[in-house]
Amino acid sequence: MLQMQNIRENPDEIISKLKVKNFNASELVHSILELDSQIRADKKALDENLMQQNTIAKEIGQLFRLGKTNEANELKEKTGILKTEEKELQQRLSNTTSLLDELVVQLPNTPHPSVPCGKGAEDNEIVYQEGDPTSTSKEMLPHWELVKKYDIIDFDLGSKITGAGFPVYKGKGAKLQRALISFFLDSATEEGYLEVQPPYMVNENSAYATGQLPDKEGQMYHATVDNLYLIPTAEVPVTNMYRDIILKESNLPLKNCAYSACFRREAGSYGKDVRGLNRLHQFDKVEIVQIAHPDHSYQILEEMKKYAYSLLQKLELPFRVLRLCGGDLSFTSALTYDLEVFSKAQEKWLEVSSVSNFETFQANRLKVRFKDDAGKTRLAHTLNGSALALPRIMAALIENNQTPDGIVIPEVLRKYTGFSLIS
RNA sequence: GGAGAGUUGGCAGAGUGGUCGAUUGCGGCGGUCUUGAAAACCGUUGAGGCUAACACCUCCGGGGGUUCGAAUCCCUCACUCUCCGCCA
Repeated sequence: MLQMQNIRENPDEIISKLKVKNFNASELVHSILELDSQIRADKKALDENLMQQNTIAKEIGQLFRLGKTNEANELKEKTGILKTEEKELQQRLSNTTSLLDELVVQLPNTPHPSVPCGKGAEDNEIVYQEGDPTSTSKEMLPHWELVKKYDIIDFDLGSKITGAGFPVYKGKGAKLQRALISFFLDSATEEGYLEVQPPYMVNENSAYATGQLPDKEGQMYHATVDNLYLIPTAEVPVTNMYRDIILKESNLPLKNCAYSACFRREAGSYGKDVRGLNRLHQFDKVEIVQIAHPDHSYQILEEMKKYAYSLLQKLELPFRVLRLCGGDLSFTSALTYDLEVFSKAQEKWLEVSSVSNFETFQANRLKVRFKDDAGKTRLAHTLNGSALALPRIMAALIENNQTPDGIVIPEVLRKYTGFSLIS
């Protein structure tokens, strides 16, 4: 959520910045400003009214104490008009305020100046690429055939137990997955991230605070009896740890990492893009989150991006880094880098990480603040990234490392798997 | 699931209808003393809104109500703790 003060002071700047996201904010911003000034006027009137009521109440208190009951009762009658006026003002104020809120939450975050214009994936800017994204042979099998061949992931079994998109990892497949999680967590810890194990379900407040609610696309699983939501990413519980908290400047940056299962309904998706491990309803992910000082958040974003792709280097996977264009940027993000690995049998780039700076957009609703050296309370910047999402890493590893003898495990994982080949 | 007790400022903990946005202690910050530190002493120390500033307004778990006036009374929801039951 953008800060009201910012909208008030720089409406035109916001409108022009949001054009990069292909969002026409002009009408919305003007309605917001109009409501805002109405609210401010009403608030002032209410303020004045309450002051008068408070004064009278104090006077009555004095009179009672002095035993002047008659005078006190006279004063009591005076409050009647004030109370009616107060009720009216309160009513109007609560109406306009909720109307304003409804409008403000419709405004996406303003993109960083470096974000390129563009409509979709084809306009994303490739900022870095490493490794060889070409197939070594025409006979490479896609991962969904390989996992069947070696019996390491069973999609049909998952369908039987639960439904499509809930695979069962078996034997060395399960071990490989566990190895990746341990490798990612250990690496993050070395990088200074504090590991946490968050709940996999969150309440409404948390889901609203990080922007998953309102859930217009129906992406979240909702346990209606208890009104809890299954997390679509560990970002939700981890970032919410800092909701309504005032940090010290010296505490920043705060670094957390967390492994969690992630649940997404992915309503409306179908076709070959969702084949095999490419898109699941339940998947594993290690997430990194930082709460940063506004002056350093972009430097930190670069570090997080580099950290995420250093994992891909260690796994010896060909990858590229994209700076998302305005059209592809999420509602809450100011700048996002996507990391994609090349899956050699599918001959496709697969997104395995998304590293974003939300600036104060998330912090504003979460009320994640810090006290600066001058003693002023300010909103912190929040950043997060996947490091990394498991299934597509699995897919790429399985496809790219296939040999006539079996699937070769990258060196760095062997101390975790205890084996070097799946055959 | 049943019964009971709670929820107050960074923490602990007073306050049961009228100068209470809140006594006090700890912690934090500033100072005196000291070569430096500790101790001691003095001062200061919640958040948000509005304002040039003062003033003023809001906030004592959330929401609603009673009253001229609510941290204090009533209703409701959430959470925490204790005991019992069940259980990985």
